[in-house]
Amino acid sequence: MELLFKDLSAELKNRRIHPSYQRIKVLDYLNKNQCHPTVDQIFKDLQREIPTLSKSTIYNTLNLFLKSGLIKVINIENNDAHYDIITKNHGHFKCESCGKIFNFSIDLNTFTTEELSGFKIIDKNVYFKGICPRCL
Amino acid sequence: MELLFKDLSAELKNRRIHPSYQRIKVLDYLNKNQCHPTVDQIFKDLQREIPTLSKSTIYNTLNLFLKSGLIKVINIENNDAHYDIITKNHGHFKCESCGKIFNFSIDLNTFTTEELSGFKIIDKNVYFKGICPRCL
DNA sequence: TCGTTTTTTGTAATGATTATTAAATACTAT
DNA sequence: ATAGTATTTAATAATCATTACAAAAAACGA
Repeated sequence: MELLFKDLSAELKNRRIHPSYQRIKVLDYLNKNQCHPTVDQIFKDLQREIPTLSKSTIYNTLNLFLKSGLIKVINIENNDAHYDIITKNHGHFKCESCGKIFNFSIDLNTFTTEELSGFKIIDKNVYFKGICPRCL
Repeated sequence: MELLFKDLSAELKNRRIHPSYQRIKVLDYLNKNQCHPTVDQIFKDLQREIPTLSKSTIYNTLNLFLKSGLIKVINIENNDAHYDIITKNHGHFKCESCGKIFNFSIDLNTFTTEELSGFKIIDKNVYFKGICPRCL
């Protein structure tokens, strides 16, 4: 646990982010819960460990992580943003029945089109929607 | 104009949607403005032609069109939804500087992965973000 | 034409996100 | 260490897109 804390702290320092307790806890949560949690999910779970936690801190921290490129936001639906630790290339599938979001691996590097030759591409997202096997 | 009106009316009837004046106007607007307008843009522009128009009607109509598969919603950002008449397969590029959304053609049918073999895929979206040539 | 259903309109309610400000904490230099 | 400064957190208010709801208007059918 102490070692893990050091690792997370170092990861934040690399990104020029001061490793406060709350920030480390959020990063830890995102590492352990790679299930595309929403702000509410992160807040509710962490609040049990940190009773004084504020939802503003979650928003601040996530926006900070976003700007520094630590995480990605998934806007697969228009009501609630989901957050994702950046790992390898993968797409997201959202089940329209149960609402769960699934990963699937996809090589985003193959997506290049001459039409965007003059564009600077910073981020690529692939979103599928449909029904998952359990709901079918 | 009269003929066009009939065409739009027929298109709605095919989808079992009663072709009211407002609905035809919204469909007409989406056909003519394939620039991914937001609700506000549609509302403001059509309000000049239809002074009594309500924004609720825009929301109602767009949701109706969505359910019947006439249009698609683009959630490339979390603040404002954009709407798109369904044409051919294409992806969307959003410039993070000027906010404009560009189309680029991409064959979504090639995106199949064994990982999703048990899933029923209804909809595929490809969103890119970056900087457009004019802003570079 | 009357009664019923559908559509539109306007406003209120909801809910996620941001803005703001004060309290708490961490940091620096003497 | 300590005083002073900067940063971070917390709590609440404000914003804004979207939905819910109810009444007015329009369309429809017998």
